[in-house]
Amino acid sequence: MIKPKKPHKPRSSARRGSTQRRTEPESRHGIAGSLNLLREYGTSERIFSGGQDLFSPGTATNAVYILLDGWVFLYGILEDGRRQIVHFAMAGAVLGFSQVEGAITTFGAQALVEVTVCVIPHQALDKLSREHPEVGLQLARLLSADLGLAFEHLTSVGRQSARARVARLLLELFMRYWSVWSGNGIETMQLPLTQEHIADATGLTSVHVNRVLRRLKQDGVVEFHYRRLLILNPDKLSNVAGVDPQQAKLWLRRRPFD
Amino acid sequence: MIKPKKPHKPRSSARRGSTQRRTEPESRHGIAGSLNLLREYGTSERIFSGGQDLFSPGTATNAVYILLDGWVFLYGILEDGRRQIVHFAMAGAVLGFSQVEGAITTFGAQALVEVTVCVIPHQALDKLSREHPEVGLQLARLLSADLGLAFEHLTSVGRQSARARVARLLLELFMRYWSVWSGNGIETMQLPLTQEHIADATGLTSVHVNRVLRRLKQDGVVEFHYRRLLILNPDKLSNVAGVDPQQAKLWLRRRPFD
DNA sequence: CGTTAAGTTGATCCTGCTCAAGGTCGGTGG
DNA sequence: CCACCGACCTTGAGCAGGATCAACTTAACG
Repeated sequence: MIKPKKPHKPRSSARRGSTQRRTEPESRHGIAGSLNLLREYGTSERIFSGGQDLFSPGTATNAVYILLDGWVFLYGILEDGRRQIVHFAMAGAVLGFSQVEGAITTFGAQALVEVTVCVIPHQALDKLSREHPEVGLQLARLLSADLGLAFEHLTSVGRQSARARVARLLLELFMRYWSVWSGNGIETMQLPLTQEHIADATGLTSVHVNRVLRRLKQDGVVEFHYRRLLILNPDKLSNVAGVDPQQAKLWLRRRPFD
Repeated sequence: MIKPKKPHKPRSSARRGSTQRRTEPESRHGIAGSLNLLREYGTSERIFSGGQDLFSPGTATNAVYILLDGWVFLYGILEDGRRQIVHFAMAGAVLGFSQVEGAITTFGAQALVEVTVCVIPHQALDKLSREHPEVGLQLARLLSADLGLAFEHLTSVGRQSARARVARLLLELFMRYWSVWSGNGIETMQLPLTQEHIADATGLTSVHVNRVLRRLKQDGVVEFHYRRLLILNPDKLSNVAGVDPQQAKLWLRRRPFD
């Protein structure tokens, strides 16, 4: 209970994210259309390296970030230092939007690999949405999708077994990643997580996640090794995850900007 | 694991929700300003009785609801019938918004007491947001607030002890209710939940929630009896809940429509 | 090669679950 | 009026899924 966790600092991000990035033309992101628009509003691009916080819990938000490339996770921290990962964001995500400019966030955002973001000052967002009315509703759709994911995540953490939680998380990440980066039938992907990330996302300990992953591999369901995820048996996976395969497909087309 | 839960049907809603409703003029809700606006867009009011679903998991969403009065909870269901409550909504909440018209929801919404909602067909929402550009951004702010709550809820369920989870939930509901319905110093409120609802929201069993509540009362923290919540010691409560009292106040002013 | 983050494995413990049996309250019908 | 019924709450005994603690191994980087 009182085991403060040292700030998550990866050894170094040398080879990180070197694979499968920018394999698709930017125009595939849908958001790209809005991008040219954005440049007129005093926005800028910025790069964060893996392990770096885009913003931290308890600080004021001063800008909105659009994630152009790479992986980011959102997390909450308890007083004793324990961490809960609440969301994994990939290209196209909007991060740091809040109701009021300068509001204090209760959660943080950290880059898993080197990421590129588009920084939009809060004021620019106001102006943008005034002059382009469709932006507000688009933003609402995006947030609604994230809210749905959060609800499903919460349901999993609150009511499923360790095995099911891990399986569900891996399945979700696989489906979402697949829809962003490709469309072909590969069942393997680069997943820049440690077992501790999986533990923090599922509400388990990394020790127990290790045992669960071991068994999942043994049972021929999935294999996760060296930041590489391999789906051994999709049907079995969605079965273990407690997710209807039909419903899993809903994770595919959740990018409102398209 | 295989214990199907019968649909939650309260014994009867005779005396339900008879207290402390409509104690404030509607204009307090901020949303009221938008209400007159809404009437021009083919919307209608509707009443659901306690225990009734506004919409159910796995069904298509055909309208957006604005909750005018009463309590509603959002929930997810696992195949084995177990339920996770992901959110409690009170007056001013927007329910059932989704990215695409007719999309299948993975979660449901159920009235805890008799509730009044304003029904907005999806198409009307489109028209509304086209003609009143500020609506989109306002909706985004509202969803952003809910997303923040969902993240905090998830962090609690994933990482806190049973005692802390229950305390945090009760504290959250108290603060949010307080900000909607009044501003004075009463530390008691009508909370139309059963212990099973608390269990489903915190990811515990009702048996264990019972024990936790008993101890919280014993320790002079809070008392929850006969759908009435009594805060015995606010400082102790936020301490047990693992919530910084300063931060708890953020739950007070989270109604973007004001 | 030494260092460090991350993964692996075993032993033990404990929080919260399961199963089971009452108890309470309000509503309903004889 | 009273007996019964259904939803909900209470309490106890025993169990188990995952946590905790503690080594040790592996892989990558400098």
